[in-house]
Amino acid sequence: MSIPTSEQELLDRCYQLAGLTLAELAAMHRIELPVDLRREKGIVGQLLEVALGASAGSKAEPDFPHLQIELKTIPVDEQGRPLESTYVCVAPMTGFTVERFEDSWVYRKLSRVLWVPVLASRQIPLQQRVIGRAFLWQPTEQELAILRQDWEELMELLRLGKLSHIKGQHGTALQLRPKGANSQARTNALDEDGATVQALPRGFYLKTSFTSALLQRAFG
DNA sequence: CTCTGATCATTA
DNA sequence: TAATGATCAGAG
Repeated sequence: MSIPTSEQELLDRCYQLAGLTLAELAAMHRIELPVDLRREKGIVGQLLEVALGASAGSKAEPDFPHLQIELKTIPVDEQGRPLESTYVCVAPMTGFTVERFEDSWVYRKLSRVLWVPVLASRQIPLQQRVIGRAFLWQPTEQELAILRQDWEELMELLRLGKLSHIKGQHGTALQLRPKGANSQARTNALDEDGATVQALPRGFYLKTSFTSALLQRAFG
């Protein structure tokens, strides 16, 4: 699929996808769906990337760089509530050169997000899960203030090397959680003395309470 | 090895 | 049963 040249073209493509099952969308793109997501957790997101013409790959930039739009599929239940938290980006654990929230990856990724809900209750087989109505979201001033406050709090933990203090419970909207191959994964980090040590890599995630609220705002 | 796409699965 | 910590596959 070609890269969408405008926001409207991207949204139009989304509207074409609404109501399709994942099996139907996969067939359209000659992609084989696994039976379940246990071994391919990211396949739904990758399928939507292909269908919408996102620049594939693992580059640390928005899915549609020219539109400054990040694509996020979000699993929801029958009431439109998110079933999972949402990964945002890896958390820096060393080399803290970014001081302003506006220069952070969190801000850049979340400044414009195209949310694509997928009805994905556990009892629904992957093939039968249905794509919902996508919507473009920009954080409100209030949401932005919360994100900024969380980011500053969480970055403080990382900057001061309080690695053992890190819990998923920190933050109102954002949280810090493991992000790696497994619990043995290691990356450079700072300890409380400012020395470089090996630590579990973390990522920023959006809590479901936050994404639930913005989904409700979009759908009522 | 890191970052992308995330969800799984055990715990509290 | 929600939340936290653990985990999987592919790209660059």
